[in-house]
Amino acid sequence: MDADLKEIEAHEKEPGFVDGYLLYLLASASHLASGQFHEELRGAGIRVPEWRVLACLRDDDGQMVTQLARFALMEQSHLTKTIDQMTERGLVTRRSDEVDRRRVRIFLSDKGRELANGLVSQAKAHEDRLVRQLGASDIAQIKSFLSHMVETLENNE
Amino acid sequence: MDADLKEIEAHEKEPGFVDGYLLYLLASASHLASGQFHEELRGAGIRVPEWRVLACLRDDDGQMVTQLARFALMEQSHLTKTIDQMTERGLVTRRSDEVDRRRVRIFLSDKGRELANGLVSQAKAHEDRLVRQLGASDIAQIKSFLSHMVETLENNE
DNA sequence: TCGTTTTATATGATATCGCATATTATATTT
DNA sequence: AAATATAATATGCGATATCATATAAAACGA
Repeated sequence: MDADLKEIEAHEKEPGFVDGYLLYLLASASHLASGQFHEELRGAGIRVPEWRVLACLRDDDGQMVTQLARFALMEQSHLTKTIDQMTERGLVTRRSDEVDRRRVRIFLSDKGRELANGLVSQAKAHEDRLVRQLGASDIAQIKSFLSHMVETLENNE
Repeated sequence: MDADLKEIEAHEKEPGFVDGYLLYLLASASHLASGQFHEELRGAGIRVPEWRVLACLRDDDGQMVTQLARFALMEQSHLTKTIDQMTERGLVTRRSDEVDRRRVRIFLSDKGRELANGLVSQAKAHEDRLVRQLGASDIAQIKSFLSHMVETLENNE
């Protein structure tokens, strides 16, 4: 009996579709890796969407809602609600755009910025550990591929 | 005035943390790419968690709930509820394990398998288009990195 | 074997998410 | 300038997701 059949018998099954499917690989890598950091967030009493908003605003403060929602990978109405909560907690403030008053711009408060800075430090530390754990020397390549992918998909839709 | 400062003035801002953060790149690449296929699913009246369950069972039928939940990247109690719905729709069946009767094994129905096969074909077609769109010659490398990442993170937790 | 612990799934309550649409402001057309 | 169309955000509501825990079966210990 040849090796392949033996594997099947032992229920190590045929290759299967999912394990080689790009979207599944991306989703599960993201899920597992982010899961680790999300644990840390929980410890700090921060929810994932809040973290995303904090990090995105730290990079570019005063974004308008729609734009920020795309950047933070969330749906607009959900962001609006997240902003409500974060406003309550004194992490961000809303200010309507001077020029186009439909637009609402979101700004970090001092408290929010401090929190964001701390979390970004944690995130960097976590990323370092992760990369070491992966023993990935070619991490720059991976990042560059992913960036390319993001750029392509953003523009083409 | 040097180039860097000019950029800042033009609000093309400093590099920022998020754009180079591995977990963000993974999450957004996954979000954008999967988003495309999820549109197709919507068209077919299938929800994302249902698709995941179908695809996972197609690769390995009769999984127990906990195991399937991990594979399908969802939380156990949520899977239980998804299974309820899919059972209603005649896509899967529950059968309790002969040996250990705490365990519940989930099987595709004929209808479910047919649906799964069709969706997997769509997924393959979509992946082909995506890879072509990305002009990615080194896609095998990427996949292998992601697989390695998933394996590492699965075992180490 | 009885009590305790662990494991697997289900359930119920709560919070989150997302769609459809309302509201308000700007742009465009006539 | 009025009417209409488009754009940005908010809101309501139903669906989904998650947490904590209940239930039930098996494994383990004394």
